[in-house]
Amino acid sequence: MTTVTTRGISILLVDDHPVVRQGYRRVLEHQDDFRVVAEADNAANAYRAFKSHEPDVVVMDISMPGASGLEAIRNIRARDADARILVFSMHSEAAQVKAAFGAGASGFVTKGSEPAELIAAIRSVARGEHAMSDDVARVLALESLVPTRSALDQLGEREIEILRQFAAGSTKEQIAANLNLSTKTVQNYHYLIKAKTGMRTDAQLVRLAVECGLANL
Amino acid sequence: MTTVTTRGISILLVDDHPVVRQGYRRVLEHQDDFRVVAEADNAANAYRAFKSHEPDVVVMDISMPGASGLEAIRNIRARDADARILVFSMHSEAAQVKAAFGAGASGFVTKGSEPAELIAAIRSVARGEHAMSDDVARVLALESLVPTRSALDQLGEREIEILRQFAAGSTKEQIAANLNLSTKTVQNYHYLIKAKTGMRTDAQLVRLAVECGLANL
DNA sequence: AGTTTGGTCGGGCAAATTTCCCGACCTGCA
DNA sequence: TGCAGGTCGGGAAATTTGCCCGACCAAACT
Repeated sequence: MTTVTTRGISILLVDDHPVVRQGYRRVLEHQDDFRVVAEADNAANAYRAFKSHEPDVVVMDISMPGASGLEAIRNIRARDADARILVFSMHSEAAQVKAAFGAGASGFVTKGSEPAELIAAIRSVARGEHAMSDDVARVLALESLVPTRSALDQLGEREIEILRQFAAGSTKEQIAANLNLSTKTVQNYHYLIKAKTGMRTDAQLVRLAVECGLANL
Repeated sequence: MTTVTTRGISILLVDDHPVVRQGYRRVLEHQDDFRVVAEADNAANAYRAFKSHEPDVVVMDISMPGASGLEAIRNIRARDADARILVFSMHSEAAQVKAAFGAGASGFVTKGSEPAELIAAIRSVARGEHAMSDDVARVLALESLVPTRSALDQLGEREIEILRQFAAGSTKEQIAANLNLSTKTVQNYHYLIKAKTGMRTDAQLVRLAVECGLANL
């Protein structure tokens, strides 16, 4: 019976809020071609659950402690480049949407959307398409009108400069000395920058900076 | 030739061994167009001394604790891209020579060389040329005969793989999981790799990996 | 004027990581 | 047969991170 039978869509639900998971599990299972095969309440469990269940679609809330939602997306995509991940978020800031897609998400739906939108989006990403709810599309469209060169737009003057020097290879102490700041402040910026850009590793940060032309190789 | 020799060549001497500094200061000051304007016994002091004295040439031993010699070179070159730094080392391994030039050194002389070689090298780098002692040249020439693609040659199989994944943005935990190692071992490798390549910062490591084609951006 | 907003700057502190050193186990090679 | 070197991880002190907080200041509102 384990053969490719019912042509259904297997789903992994990731959200740190049990009640929310329950609610949406109910909604999703109302569709008779949907099967919620697993749930997870954090990034690590999401990764594990993905490995053991290999669902067709991962529906994931990324606003979990530690910006770990983005991390989870990257982890999963690193393991399986074909993984379909649909982000299901409370917010729809352009930066977060971009970060999600940048991390490898296939879709982005806000929690304010109609269930029908979520369901349609799941079917879309299951087919390998990209999907996003109307409000997200509107925000992104608006964003694309204003001059935006990258995910670094969300960073302030100081943050950019610190990222630049950091990516260039400078130590935090050196940066602090160059900018006449305390090492602590530079550390705080470093943390802030990672949080804002959704990068989890220093290496990712450097790559981002290089990609955005902030640092020349 | 209308050379600028009115002021002679000002020199900053960097070595963690006071006796060695004293000895070479004496040798160098025997040349009446040489002026040793400052000394330093570690990387941090070298950087400070360079900033306050802006010498024509920095003569530096790079075998100081923490591989900080290379760091000092990078720091100084970051501050002043025209800085002339002559490395004066005990060893002449190809890897170290390459690391030094890679960091921005203009010359490399071993401590086993004749004083005349050091003096000639100082004049060379002061003129903006590159210089190295005969033994160093021989080692490098030999190295250039065998297929060598980069500073990564000194790394073993495992180290390369770990560096690759690290530069790709993976967490140490992920790398450990991927390679079936303990996190501790990956941390140790990470440390080892930085030590071997002379990179002080994760960012520098990433740049190195990208430059060497280990990681595609 | 008064207030909200947002960038800049740093303290605090538990938890995690780095740094460096060490021993053990293989394998190849002299 | 011995030893050099790559691989793997423990240990422990020092440092850094992650996350939270308050303070200052300037610009943009109301």
